[in-house]
Amino acid sequence: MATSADVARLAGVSLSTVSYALSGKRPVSQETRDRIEKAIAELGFSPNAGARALASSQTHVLGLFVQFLPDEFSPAMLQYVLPITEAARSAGYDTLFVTEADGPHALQRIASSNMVDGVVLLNVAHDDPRLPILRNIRQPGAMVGLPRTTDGFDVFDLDFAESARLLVDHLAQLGHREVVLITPNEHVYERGYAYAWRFRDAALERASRHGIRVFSYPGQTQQPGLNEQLNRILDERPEATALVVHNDAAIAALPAVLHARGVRVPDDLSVVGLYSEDFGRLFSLPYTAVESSPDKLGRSAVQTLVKRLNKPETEGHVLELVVPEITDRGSTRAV
Amino acid sequence: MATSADVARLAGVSLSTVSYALSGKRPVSQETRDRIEKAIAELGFSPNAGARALASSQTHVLGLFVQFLPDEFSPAMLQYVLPITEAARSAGYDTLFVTEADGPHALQRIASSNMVDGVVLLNVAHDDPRLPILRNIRQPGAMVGLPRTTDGFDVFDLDFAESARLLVDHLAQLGHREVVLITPNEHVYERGYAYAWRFRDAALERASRHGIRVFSYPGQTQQPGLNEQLNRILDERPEATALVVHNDAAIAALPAVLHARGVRVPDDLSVVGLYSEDFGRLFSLPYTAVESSPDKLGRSAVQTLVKRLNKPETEGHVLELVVPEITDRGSTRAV
DNA sequence: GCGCATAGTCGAAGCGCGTCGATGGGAGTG
DNA sequence: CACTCCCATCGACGCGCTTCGACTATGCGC
Repeated sequence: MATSADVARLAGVSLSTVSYALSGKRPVSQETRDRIEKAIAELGFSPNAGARALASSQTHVLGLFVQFLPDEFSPAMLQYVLPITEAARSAGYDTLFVTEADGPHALQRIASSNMVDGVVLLNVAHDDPRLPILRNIRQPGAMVGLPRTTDGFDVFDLDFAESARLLVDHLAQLGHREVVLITPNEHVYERGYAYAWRFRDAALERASRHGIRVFSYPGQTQQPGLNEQLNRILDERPEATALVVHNDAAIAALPAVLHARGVRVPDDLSVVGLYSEDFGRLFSLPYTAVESSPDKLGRSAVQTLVKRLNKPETEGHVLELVVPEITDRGSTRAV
Repeated sequence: MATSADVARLAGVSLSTVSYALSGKRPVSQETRDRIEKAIAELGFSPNAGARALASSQTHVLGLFVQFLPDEFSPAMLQYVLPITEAARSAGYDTLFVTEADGPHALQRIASSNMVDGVVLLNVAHDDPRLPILRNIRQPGAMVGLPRTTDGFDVFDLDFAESARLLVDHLAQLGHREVVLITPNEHVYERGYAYAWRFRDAALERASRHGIRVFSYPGQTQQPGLNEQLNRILDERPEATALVVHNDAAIAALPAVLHARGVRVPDDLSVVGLYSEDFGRLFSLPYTAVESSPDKLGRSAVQTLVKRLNKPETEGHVLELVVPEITDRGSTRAV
């Protein structure tokens, strides 16, 4: 492997000139720049990342910390991961993908060994155990998911409360008065993922204001239990004229369940949900829904993080709750 | 950030003794080892990855190179990615997750800057443009997917031909004589993913030996076109008594399509496919299928790679075609 | 014509760690 | 008691790059 010393020798310049030619931090004449580039091409030189990291304390790598929990719906997570790695790359960063079960430990390990310049946390819970670590490490971090306290962090999430209100209003306007709500799995509440209750509480509050009765059920995660459960719920609540689904696994399973029951949407039942367009395409979901915008959230997190890396002393942290938008796919009708 | 020099000073030993205490490459007395560990704990010391990489030319990072193509079914890819990162971690490696569109360029960039000790290639095509690069870089690589020539590579894949034979034999034994085959999307063939024709050709060959007529169709990728296409095919071939599905998107969409048509499985139609157990659970697929074993393939690739990293001069490369196993879920019956 | 800024380059000092060769001291051997 | 040998430790160098200070040559204003 060629080193920059080889390049310097071949180009007949000093080592530091090579460095400046590459970084542009000091002027280098066009003539010697050309010689250096020629030498680089000739030797197939490419700077050693470790040496660069050591000398400059910059790795140009971001850490992406995700937890794939058994009762979460993994295809939904992927919707965040890919836009994040893409956004990182187009900002000049590579992505270290960390899925360790012990998130706090992993974060501490990666950060204190200086493997990354910054971190993105996915799946952030209300009292996320990674946040105390994040406060103490040298690297800045951005996250998707709303923790209890956002002081000193850059936080991005969908406005789940407003999403719930949008959907409930939509149904109220159509005259629905009896509604079934499928919420995330119980474990999601137990683990303290705030999006679960932010959506549910707002939905209940807004529904009661409209005089709507809501029958709320935490959905299952595993098949075939999930399908059975959905059937049981529909049996239990024949009076419901609409379904609000805030559960990825449930909404993915819903078309088959409704087909099997001979329930037509929206003629027999109105259905609304909360999922991304891509997710809906993957599972051929035909329902009116609030767009969950995983790509936008992931990209914003990375962009803010990178901005902070470029001027580190920036104070003033970002708390961005994406304003939800409803996409009408015609799965609701007036009653 | 504390450095090993700080540790050495606090423990009252030399820098090299600290290093040997950590690596264990030379004996260190229990007594001084204790002092060093105490100092490490006190300072919260953790070795700098960049410096370590520079000094030892080892990063303890593996590169994972994946391409998420628009007409591939992303949830299926995730089935490989997660086991790979887990296997890597439990072997002491972190994972750099690279999804750049220009795969060869990314591989060259990451490898020649020495960011990783080894690479895992996913999605390997028959004439994969990353392979010439892989031959020329310093790092060893393992791959999932069968290229034209496997010389000098560690290659892992399912035995798709044998999988096809298993499924065809299974149907033949039950007396089926008219069979519809849904193959991967045309683009998958065009991009040269050999698994597509390895399966199809073996299926056709084996079927003709059994005197079975096969109606073969490349499946669509996007909804709602896919559902329409499946319906059209089923309309076109009412004489078919069985369906062989080698297409993730199609098999995921199939339950809804069959339900909508009122087709009962296996009473009206036998169905077999090729997918992993996890994938089947995600989409509640009730079909008899060959297990595609993404976890096993991913893990084997990592383990072989790590073994090679530990003793670099090992010649003799691995070509492992996983022997397919059929899981009978009762979706076929005799005719 | 002198001083002074600026462009362009160089040398050297790190960055934090791994590792080689060398050293000192104690145990073991005859 | 002299000698070897091995255990434990140390100092120094090198990994490949960035960056700072210094130096020269050139251009400019007055």
